[in-house]
Amino acid sequence: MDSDIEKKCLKKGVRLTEQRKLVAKVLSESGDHPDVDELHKRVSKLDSKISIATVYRTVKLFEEAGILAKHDFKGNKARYEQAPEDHHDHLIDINTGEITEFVNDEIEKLQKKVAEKLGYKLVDHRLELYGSKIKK
Amino acid sequence: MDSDIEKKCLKKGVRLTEQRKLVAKVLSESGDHPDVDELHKRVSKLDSKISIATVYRTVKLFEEAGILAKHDFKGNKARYEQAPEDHHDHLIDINTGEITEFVNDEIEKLQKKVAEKLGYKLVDHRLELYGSKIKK
DNA sequence: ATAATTGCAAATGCTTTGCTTGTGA
DNA sequence: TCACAAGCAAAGCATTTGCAATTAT
Repeated sequence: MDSDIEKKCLKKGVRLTEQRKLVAKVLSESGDHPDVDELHKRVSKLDSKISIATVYRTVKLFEEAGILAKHDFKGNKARYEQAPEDHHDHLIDINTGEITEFVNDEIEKLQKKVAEKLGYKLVDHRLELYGSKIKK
Repeated sequence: MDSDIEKKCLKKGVRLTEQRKLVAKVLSESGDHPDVDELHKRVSKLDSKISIATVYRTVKLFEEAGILAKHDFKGNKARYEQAPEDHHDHLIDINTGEITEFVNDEIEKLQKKVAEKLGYKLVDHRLELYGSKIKK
C-alpha cells in the first residue's frame, strides 16, 4: 500500500511522518494538479487535524527532493503533481481551467538547440499552452 | 519626446497623467525587464513623490490595455517590458538572472499544432528557457 | 534519547484597495 | 467642472516562520 512517493522518501532519507504519508497518498491518488488548499482539504478527510502549514512544508520538501513537481500557471496559485517519470508539458483550458498533459519531442529538441545557439546549456524550461476548446 | 507608450495611451483612451507619463518614459528607455520595485526606484528619480501604489496601478492598467507585457519568471516577482511588436520568448540565465529574448518560428508553429491536435485553439502561451552560460 | 516535525498564530512579501485630496480633458 | 487618478495606510492573499509540544528513528 506504500505509494511511490513513500518509496522515494525512504530512498532520499526523508523522514516519513503520518502527515507526510497522507500527503503522499492523496497526491499519488490524484489524477489532477491540486493547489495547496485543495490538497489540504483532501488530506483533512483522512486526518482532520493536519495543519495547512504542514501541507505547505511537505510539498516544499517533496519538491526539493524531486518527488513532486510544482507549477505556477498564469493567474493561479501553485499547483502540484507527482514528479513524472517522463517529462511532459501542459495545456490549460482558459475557460474551465482543465489541464491536459502533452509531450512533443520536436519542441524539446528545438528548445535545446535555441539555448545552445545563444551560448547556454539548457537546464530547465517551462512551456505552457493556453487555449479554448474547439467545438465540433 | 512622446514615447510609443504615450501614443498607445491616447489611442486607447487612457488618461495621461504626469505619473503615467513618467512610468511610460522609464519603461520605454529600459532595455531590460524591471520589476515594480525597480520601476518605482527609477521613476522616483524623476518624481520623488510618486507612490508605489500608483506604479502598481499603472503597470496593471498598461498591461490590460496591451501596452505592457508582464512576466512571472520562476521564483521572481512580476517583471514588465514594453509590449513588443513582434512576439518573442525568453531565456533566463539561472546564475545571473540575465534575460535574453529569442524568436523561433518553428516552435511557434509546433505549439499551434499541438494545441489543435488536442482539440484547442491556441490563445496564449508561455515558453521560458532556463540555462547556464557555456564558457568557451 | 534527541533531533526533527507538528500546530498554531504571527509574520512576511507582493499586490490591491478604501478613502480623501488633487487633477486632466 | 467633475469623473477619474494619486497618495497614504490599511487590507488581502498565498506562503513562511518562531516557538513550545510532540514524534520518528
